[in-house]
Amino acid sequence: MKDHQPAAQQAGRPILQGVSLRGGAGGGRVALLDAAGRDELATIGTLTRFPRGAILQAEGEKISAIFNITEGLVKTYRLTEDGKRHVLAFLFPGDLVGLYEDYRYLNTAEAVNTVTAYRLPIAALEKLLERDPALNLAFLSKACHDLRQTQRHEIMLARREARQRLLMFLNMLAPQASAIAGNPQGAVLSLPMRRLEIADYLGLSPEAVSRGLHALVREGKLRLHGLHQIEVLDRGDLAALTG
Amino acid sequence: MKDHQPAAQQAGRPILQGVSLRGGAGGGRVALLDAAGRDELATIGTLTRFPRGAILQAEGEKISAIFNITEGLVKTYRLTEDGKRHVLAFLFPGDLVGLYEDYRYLNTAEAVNTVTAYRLPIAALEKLLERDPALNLAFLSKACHDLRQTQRHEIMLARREARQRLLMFLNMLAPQASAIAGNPQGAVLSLPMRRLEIADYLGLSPEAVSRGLHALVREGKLRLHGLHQIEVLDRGDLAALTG
DNA sequence: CCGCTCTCTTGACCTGGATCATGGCGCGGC
DNA sequence: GCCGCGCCATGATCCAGGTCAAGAGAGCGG
Repeated sequence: MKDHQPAAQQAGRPILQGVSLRGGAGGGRVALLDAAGRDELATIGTLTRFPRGAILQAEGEKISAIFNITEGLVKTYRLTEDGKRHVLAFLFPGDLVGLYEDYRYLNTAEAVNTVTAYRLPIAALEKLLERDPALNLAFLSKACHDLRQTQRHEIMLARREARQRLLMFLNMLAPQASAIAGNPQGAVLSLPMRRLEIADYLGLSPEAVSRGLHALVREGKLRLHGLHQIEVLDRGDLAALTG
Repeated sequence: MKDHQPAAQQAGRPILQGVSLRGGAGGGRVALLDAAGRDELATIGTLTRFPRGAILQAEGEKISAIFNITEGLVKTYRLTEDGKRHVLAFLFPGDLVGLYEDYRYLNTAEAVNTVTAYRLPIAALEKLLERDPALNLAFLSKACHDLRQTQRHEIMLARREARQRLLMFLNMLAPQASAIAGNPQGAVLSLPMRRLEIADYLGLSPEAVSRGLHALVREGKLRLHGLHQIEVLDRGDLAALTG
């Protein structure tokens, strides 16, 4: 009986998280908007700063705005009924935060370290979307990209083995890596997140994450520089399992 | 440097699987298109029949068409480099099959039992999408719904315990259930898929699926009628963990 | 510069489910 | 109806990783 309503009203205007607005040069991520489009979004945004632990949005909350990260790292997660926390994604500078459906956020987004982001009020964004069909299509394209990313994450979780999960995780971070002098094969990854956060992302215990990383060190594949810098000695090893 | 190109060309026109075109009464699933929209799609489709095991689309293959299932069950899966198979989703009548990106299918779709579906040639569909902005929006809305579904699946896989996974799986099938005479709490679920297929969906071994189901039977929560019919004695138990 | 606290690391133990193996059942073909 | 093959059930064993516990850094405030 609802068949005669326009589809949009029933499903409630969802918007995606994890959309990247960065230029292609950022490595790995795909540019979605041209420069003009990004400027367009920037005009309606106001720069905001979040300390570690700040909640950008809470699961189930009415939406007010979405964010375009310019600096820092954000994690999105959902809590299960038995109190566990599952991290769905880490979002980097250039990514959009704000997946919602029926005008409520679908998951919680929290700053992992100090984050700065453009706050885009939802009303303004909607107005923009109405005017610009290309922007709409951009969102649809990115929806698929996100979905694919989530599927990949899902597959990683299904095939157990902690070791593989860790390697895939490092591989995921590879695009963010900076090259290292003297070793063309190597790269330095920065892991701003805590071990527990990695564990919640990989479906492991923090102990397993720690053990796994140190096992890789013992095998000579990694070197740790403090807790948040990892030097990858042979990038070929991880590249093998992009799935 | 690619910044000046329209976004759509870079991302390659993706289309989603798992979109439901059914009426709202089907239970659980959301109607996305009004009657007119569904008719519109039907006009460009031709009814096709697939026996069990038939491949509707193969991962990596160039796209030619997408399908709208009218009868039977389809599974989509991807193979991991180590030869394991991971089932991403089961698709029911009313669902669309044909997730692609850059004009290649992202995963394989296979008929679980005898399937009939409308075959929608991609060229015709694209023409339709260009003409109809509401249809576009419908796809975006459904993209989010799919993403949410996938996230839920992901969380299920992350929190281990075989028992929970099975319950959530049964819960997922609940909307397809038929009521049973004499027991308002109960319902009969049909599981057309094999144990191995369930296992590949839940990230378990087939043995674990079998054991888990029979454990639930022993606890008096289920009753099995043959291999493909399950009677749920107390629906309340599973309903508790919709996540 | 010191000390407090939070996080990470490492060890010991235990358990859930994978794996292997065997036997039973259902179903389709003849 | 009978036979054969593939799927399912169930038992035995093993091990990856969860859990619990204790010690070591690291980072921060005072």
